Amino acid sequence: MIEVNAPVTMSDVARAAGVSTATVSRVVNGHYGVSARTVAQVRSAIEQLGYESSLVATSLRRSRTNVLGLVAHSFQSYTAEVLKGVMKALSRSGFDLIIYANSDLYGSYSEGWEQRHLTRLSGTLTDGCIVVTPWGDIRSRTPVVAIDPVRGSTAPSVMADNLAGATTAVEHLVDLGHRRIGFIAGRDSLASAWSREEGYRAALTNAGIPVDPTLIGRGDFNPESATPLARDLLRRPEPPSAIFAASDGMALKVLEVARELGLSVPGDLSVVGFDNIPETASTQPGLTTVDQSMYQLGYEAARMLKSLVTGEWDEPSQIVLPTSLVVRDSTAPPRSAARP
Amino acid sequence: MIEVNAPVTMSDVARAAGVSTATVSRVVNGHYGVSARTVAQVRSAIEQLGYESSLVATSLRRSRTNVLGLVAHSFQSYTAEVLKGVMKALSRSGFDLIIYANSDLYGSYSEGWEQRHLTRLSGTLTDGCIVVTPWGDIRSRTPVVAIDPVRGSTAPSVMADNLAGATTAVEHLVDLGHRRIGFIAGRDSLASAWSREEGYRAALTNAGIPVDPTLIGRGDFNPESATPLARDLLRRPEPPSAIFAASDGMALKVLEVARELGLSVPGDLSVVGFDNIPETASTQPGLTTVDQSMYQLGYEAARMLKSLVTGEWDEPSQIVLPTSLVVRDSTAPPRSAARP
DNA sequence: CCTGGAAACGTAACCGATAACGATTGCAGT
DNA sequence: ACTGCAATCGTTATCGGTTACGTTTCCAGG
Repeated sequence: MIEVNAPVTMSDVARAAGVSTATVSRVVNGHYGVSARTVAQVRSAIEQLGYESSLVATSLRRSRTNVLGLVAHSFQSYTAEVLKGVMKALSRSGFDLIIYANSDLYGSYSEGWEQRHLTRLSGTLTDGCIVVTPWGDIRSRTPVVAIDPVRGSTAPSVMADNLAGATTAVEHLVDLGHRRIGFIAGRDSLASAWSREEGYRAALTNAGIPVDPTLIGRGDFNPESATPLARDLLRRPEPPSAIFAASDGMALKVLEVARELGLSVPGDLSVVGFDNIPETASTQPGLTTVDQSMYQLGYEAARMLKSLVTGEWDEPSQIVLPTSLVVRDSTAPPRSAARP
Repeated sequence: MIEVNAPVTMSDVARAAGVSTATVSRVVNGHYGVSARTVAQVRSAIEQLGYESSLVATSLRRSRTNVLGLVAHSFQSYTAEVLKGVMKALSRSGFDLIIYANSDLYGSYSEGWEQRHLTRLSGTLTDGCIVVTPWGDIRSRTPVVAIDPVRGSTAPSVMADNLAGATTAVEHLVDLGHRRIGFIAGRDSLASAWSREEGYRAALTNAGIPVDPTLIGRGDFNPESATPLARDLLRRPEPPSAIFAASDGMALKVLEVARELGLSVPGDLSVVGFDNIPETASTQPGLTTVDQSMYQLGYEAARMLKSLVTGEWDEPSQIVLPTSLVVRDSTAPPRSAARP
C-alpha cells in the first residue's frame, strides 16, 4: 500500500517517467504524437504515484472542462428534487456536476447572488450552468439555463405551467364552496410568482367572485415570509375560509399559524400549496397542492444545457411542463358552505 | 445597463484603475498597505466592470479558499437530506460549499470513486471535504470527515447509532410475534451495514430465535440490489413473515416485489426500513423505519469539518447520533401470530 | 552519404491570481 | 535636519496544467 500525503503533480509523474510534463499531458489527454513505449512508461508512473489531474489547473487552461454547474440560493426540498432530476439526466453523459452554494445568503435573498456565483464559476470551471430561481437576467460567457426564470426573460429556461396549475387549485377551492379565498404570493420578480397570481385572479373572476386585494399577502417564496402574512389574514374580523399559497414551503407555514391560532384544518380553514414537495404528503393533515414535478424540471434543464454546450441545439428554448392537482386532506367545504 | 461578455479579469481592473494587479489583489482581499484614494479608485473600477474574482485562479494560488467540498456517489433522498444539514451548519460561516458529483457512477458503485473526486478537488479547490458513504479509507492533504464511514476506520466521522437502531427495529418485529424475519444487508465495507446486521442478529438471539443464514440477503444499499434478493426470499416455500432492510431505498423495493407477488403488506408481510427518508411517509402503506436524522448527520459533519479546517479542534473525532423507531403501517402481527 | 519529411519530444509562454521582495515616500520623534 | 519605521506600490516568481512552436530523432529514398 502506497501512502502519499503530498499532492502528486504532473511534474512528479514527468520526473518519474523521465519525460517532460508536456508528454505526460499528451498521454493523459490521449493526444497523438507519443510513442507506444513512452505511453507505457508514463502510464506506469501515473499508476505508481496515484496521480489524478487537478480539476482546477486543468480548467484554468482549458476552454472545455466537461463540468456543468448548478447554482441555487439555498437547499430546501425544492432544490433537492431538482437536483435528482439533473443528476439523472447527466448520468453517464460524460459531464460531471458542480453545485455551488454560498453560505452567506442561506435562507434570504440578496440581489444578484446568481450573477456573482456564475462569474466565479464560469470563468473557467464550468462549460455551462443551471440557475435555479434567478434574481434577474444573466450574462455569462457560457450557456445558462434557468429553472423558474424571471418574468419576461427570453433566455433558455424550464418552468411549470404555473397559470394552469394555480387556476386549477383555486377552482378546486371554489368548487368546494369557498368564496373568501386568500392568496400568499411569491417573489415578484419570478415568472412563476406572477403566473400563479394570474391563475388565482382568473379562477376567481371566472367564478364571478370579485378579487379582494386585501386578501392578497406579498411573500417571496421564502417560507418565513409567509408567517406574518398568514397571521395578518387569519386574525382579521372576517378571515378567509381558504388560503392558496404560491409555494408549499409557505403553505406549511400557513398550517403552522392556523395551529397557533387554534383553527382546525380543513374544518375552519382550507389550505392549498404549490410544488408538491415530499413533506406535503406526511404533514397532518396532508397538504392539497399542485404538483409541478421538480424532478422533471431538473431533468429537462440538464438535457437542454447539455445540448447547448455541445452545440447540438435543436429544441425549443423555453420548455413548459404540465402540472396536476394533488388533493389531500387540507381542503374541505367551508363550515357555512352552501352545498351545490 | 452594462453588457460585458468577455470575462473581466484582475488585469482589466488594474488597467482601468491605473494600478498594478498586485494592488487590486490587496484591495479585493482587504490587505493593508493601500491608500484610501487608491482603494476608492480600484473599487470603482471593479464596480464599473462587474469584476468577480475567479474561484479557480484564486484557489490555484492560495492555500486557503474558504470553500468546503462534499462528494457523494449519487444523489438520492439520503444525500439530499444530508445536504440540507450541511448547508444549515455552513450558513453565514464564511465557508462556501462545492458539491462534486461524477455522472459516470450514478446508481452504481465503482471502487475508489471518492478518492478520485477528492484528489481532483482537494489539490487546491477546497479546504476540506465531507465524504458521504466512502468506499475505503482516504488520503488527502486537507481534512476529511466521513458520513457513514467504512468499517474500522479511525478517521473523523459522523454516523448514527446503527446497532441500537437495528436492534430496536427487529425487536419491534419480534414483539409483534414474528419468528421468521428476513434481512437485506447493506454494503459490506461500511460500518453502518455491519452494525445493522449485528443489531439484527442480537435482537434475534436475545429473543431466543436462532439466526438462519438463508434468510439474509446480501445487498449493497443500492435500491436495485434489493429487488432480486427480495424475490428470492419471498418465493421460497417457507417465506419469512417479515423483512428488515438495511436501508429505506431497499425496503421500498421489497414493497414493490411484495406487490408484484400479490402479497399484502402488512397482512402477508411486514417490512421495516432504515433511514426515514421523506418518501417513506407517503408510500402505501407508510413504511415503518428507523429514523437516523440524515439532516443531523450532515449538520454535525459540517460543524466538525469547519473546526478541523480552522484548527479549533475540540470535539470527539467520531460522533454517534441517536436513532428512533418510527412505526407506520407496514408492520403488523403475522397471520399465524401466537398473541403474547 | 545526404536529404527531406514526418514523428516524437522538449521548451517556454501562457491562464489568473497571490505573495515575497525591493523601492519609494510620508511622517513622527529627536 | 536626520533617523527610523511604517505605509505604499510595482515587479516578478509561482501554482499545475496546456499548447504553439521549435528542435531532435529516425527512417526511407535518392
